[in-house]
Amino acid sequence: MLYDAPKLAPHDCGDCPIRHRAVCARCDSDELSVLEEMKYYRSFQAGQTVVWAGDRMDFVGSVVEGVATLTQTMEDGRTQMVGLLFPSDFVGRPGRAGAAYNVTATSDLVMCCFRKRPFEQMMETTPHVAQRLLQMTLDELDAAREWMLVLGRKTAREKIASLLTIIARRDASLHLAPVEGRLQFDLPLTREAMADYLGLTLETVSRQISALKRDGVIELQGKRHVIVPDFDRLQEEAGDDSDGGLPE
Amino acid sequence: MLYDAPKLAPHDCGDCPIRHRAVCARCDSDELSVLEEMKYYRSFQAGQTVVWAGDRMDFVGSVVEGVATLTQTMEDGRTQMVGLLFPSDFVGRPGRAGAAYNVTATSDLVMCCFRKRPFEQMMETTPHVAQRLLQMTLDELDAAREWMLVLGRKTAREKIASLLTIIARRDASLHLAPVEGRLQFDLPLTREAMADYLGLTLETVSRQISALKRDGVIELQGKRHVIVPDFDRLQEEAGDDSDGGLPE
DNA sequence: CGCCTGCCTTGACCCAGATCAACCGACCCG
DNA sequence: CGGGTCGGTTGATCTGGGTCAAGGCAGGCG
Repeated sequence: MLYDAPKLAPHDCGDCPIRHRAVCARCDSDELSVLEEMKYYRSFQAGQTVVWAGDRMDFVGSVVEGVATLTQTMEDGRTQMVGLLFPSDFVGRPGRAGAAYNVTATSDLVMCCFRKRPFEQMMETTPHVAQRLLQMTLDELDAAREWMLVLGRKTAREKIASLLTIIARRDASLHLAPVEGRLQFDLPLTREAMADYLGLTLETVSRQISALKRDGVIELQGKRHVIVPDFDRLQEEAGDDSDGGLPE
Repeated sequence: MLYDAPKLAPHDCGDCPIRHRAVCARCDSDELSVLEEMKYYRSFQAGQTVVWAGDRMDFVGSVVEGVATLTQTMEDGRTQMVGLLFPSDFVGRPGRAGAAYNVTATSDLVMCCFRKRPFEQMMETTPHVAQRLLQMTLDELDAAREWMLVLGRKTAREKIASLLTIIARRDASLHLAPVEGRLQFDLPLTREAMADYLGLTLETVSRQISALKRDGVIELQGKRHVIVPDFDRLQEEAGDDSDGGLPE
């Protein structure tokens, strides 16, 4: 699978303009031209809501630029983020009528969309697409389960460090490699959104970020730009055991 | 889809002995005979581990009888359950070499298995199976995200009530309908396993169960048999807003 | 029978993180 | 330029749930 090699690399699929991983696995096939005709772009401003939970959602698509979140809210206002979407991430649920969660842009956002019905029909006639979507959904499921460990068992400091490693990994893959091991990136989330990600309050997020800064685990330029002098140190803080998975 | 109608009903697919939802959607096809030859059963005692995280896992399958859990553990022993498997639930990751989580039987367990390689090959030649697996994986993802809200934002009491509603719903579908609205079931988990599910300690689980009993939300016979006199009341305690989803 | 082990309960105390509140700086807009 | 809003920080205090500790009860076994 060509596009899996640098697993989190930005989409760059020759002259195929569709930043859609489900599709890109088949860039070399005839199906592409069908999708080429189907696709359209949508832009959103930071803070704008793409769809509300429960609303009919007549498209699927993927993030081209920017960051979006999936959130769930209780009647009394408690909210929990359940998904964090970076460029190349897929949005939508083939075979389901409605959106299950609020989808919100946290920065200016560009999505590449396909109307759901024709996309579903294409899926039925193109077995590789369903398989590709299955793999992507399994990835999302793994991410969700990793996140459950963070939510259920980690301390506030570990939670912050975990979030920073996730953003660093995603962001690093989109931009340049670390310069002399000094990884850096901009936080695409407000303190409040980070709190909703981690099941904390925004005050605790702020305090723990200050603490990590005080302890030299990270450096800050302004409120959003983070410099990580030692990524291994950050991972330790996150309580992650070093990756020992066996890939296919 | 024939087998989705009573969505959580025990598998009962005419004379097809394979309790495998991914397959059952195609009971009427030729593929069945292939699977019939491929399948084999495995039994485990309560407490036994089916596979360890990271181990090679050369089969996929589904739970026929009993309950199993997926858990994740940090080096220092903190553990978080990330999946709770009832009869008809699928286990395994087509296309992935290793198990991502510990799979453990919490009661005597019977699984219907297929060797992974031939199953994957069958998937490639049988598009409906990949699509069925995609739908099942989307269901799991929804469950995981619902659970994230529980872990991140609910109080201990709400967590316990949430778990009880989940078990009640799954169990009720496997056994008899509630008698006069008095739903009842046996807890398939120890207090410690419930704690690992909910990101709590076993003492807190015990205390909150006692509190729900004291307040008349549930009744107990012994330590494991739960009677729910009023399911709506239990759902309120769980903080669930009544389901307003729009199914396909 | 008595002992042990696994599972569960309850009490007393403590602390990480929530809550409440004051304040800062950047930005926008009239 | 002044006032308002938004996002963020920090301090003081409170509390839900963790921690530590002491039993209780049922089942298995010598």
